[in-house]
Amino acid sequence: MSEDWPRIIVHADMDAFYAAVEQLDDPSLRGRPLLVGSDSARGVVLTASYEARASGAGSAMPMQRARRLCPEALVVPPRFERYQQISELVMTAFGQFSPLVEPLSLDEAFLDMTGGTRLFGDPESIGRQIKAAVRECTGGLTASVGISGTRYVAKVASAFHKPDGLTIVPPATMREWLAPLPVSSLWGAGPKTTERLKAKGWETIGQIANADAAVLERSLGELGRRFFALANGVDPREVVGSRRAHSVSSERTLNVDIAAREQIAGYLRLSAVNVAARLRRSNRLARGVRVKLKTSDFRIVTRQGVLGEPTDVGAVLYAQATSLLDQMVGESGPFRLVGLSAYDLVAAQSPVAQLDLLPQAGNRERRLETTMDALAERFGRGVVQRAGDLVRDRGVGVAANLDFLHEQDSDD
DNA sequence: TCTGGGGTCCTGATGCTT
DNA sequence: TCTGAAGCATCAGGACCC
Repeated sequence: MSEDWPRIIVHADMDAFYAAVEQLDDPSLRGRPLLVGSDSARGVVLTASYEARASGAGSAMPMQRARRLCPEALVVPPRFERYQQISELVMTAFGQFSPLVEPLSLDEAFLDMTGGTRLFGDPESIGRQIKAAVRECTGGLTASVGISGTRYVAKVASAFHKPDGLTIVPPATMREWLAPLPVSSLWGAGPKTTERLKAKGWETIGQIANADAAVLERSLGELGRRFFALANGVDPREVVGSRRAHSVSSERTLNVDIAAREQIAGYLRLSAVNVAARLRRSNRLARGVRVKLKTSDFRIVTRQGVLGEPTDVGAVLYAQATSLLDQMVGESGPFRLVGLSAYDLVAAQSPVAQLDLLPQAGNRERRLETTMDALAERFGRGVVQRAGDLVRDRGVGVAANLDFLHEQDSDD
């Protein structure tokens, strides 16, 4: 067994995840075409149920177009907190099969099952048990599973038979199994790269596998080298445990394009508060801020700047963002999207967040005073005093109240 | 047909330090 | 003191993924 399978990599992918959760929670939606996403003029479909896909609707499609293709479809707004809950159940179930589980998103993960055959049987048996565990822990959702000797082949295999599929590609057959697939199936080949590959005469993965590696590299650089390896069934990347995000961002596409500086700043403020709250929840501080604008003709303009000291306070993120915005005056609007991203994250709590977690006993009062002094220098004594007063009333910490007051003051 | 939101990674340009 | 090269960090943009 181990000679045939030096590594056993499983890729499990939930079927039409968001739509399936909606149908799970509301039985009246089962068997009906469903589109999950915003129904606004510029919204797109996040997930279409298989009933809606039969009419041609699909993920990432503009909602208005999907509705034309499938007029009988019901549109429901996404409920990310609920998807997160179900995702945690599924990831916990995966954890009972292997200590090495690498979530890629809410609805898919890699599992390294090398060495798991004694406990769980051959790869096919492993796949069936994982699918059964998903169904059991969620109350009926299905996952498609791919199993092979590398992450890449396992991932392509899981998409091979959907929904509720199980595809096993023994390592010895990976190269020939991949050969007839189109180059667009290569990991990292989107529409642009696929066109470049086709222009050079490479249509299938088999052609890439048999190409001159040096020619590929000259054409595509590092990407060419990676494609050559993948096409030949070589993918040495290990399954690693869960990773923490390197940045946290919030952006919104507006229903109407805007150009006025004050209007843009208003949206930056909303994003700053949102990002700051998420940073605090994950006990992290940002060392940099990036502002992103998208023009009416879909050109993306960004500016980034390093913060004086790491922060998780929305008012600080916002101040940096408006300063960056002022550097973008030369960019001609109007803009259809405004976004803010906090990057270069460090795993540490800010003084205010730490303070919020301190027990009532001990020297909390004195530390509160010290921290308030430091904050007062930055935001003004009055604002900080009000944030402190609100801690008990609102049931949230000082930093969250600073953001709350900042929002209020800006609205006045 | 008309293009979301939240991310990652890569590349080329530029500026700073030694 | 000036200059050039090398190495490195940062920035902006592009492409991609789910």
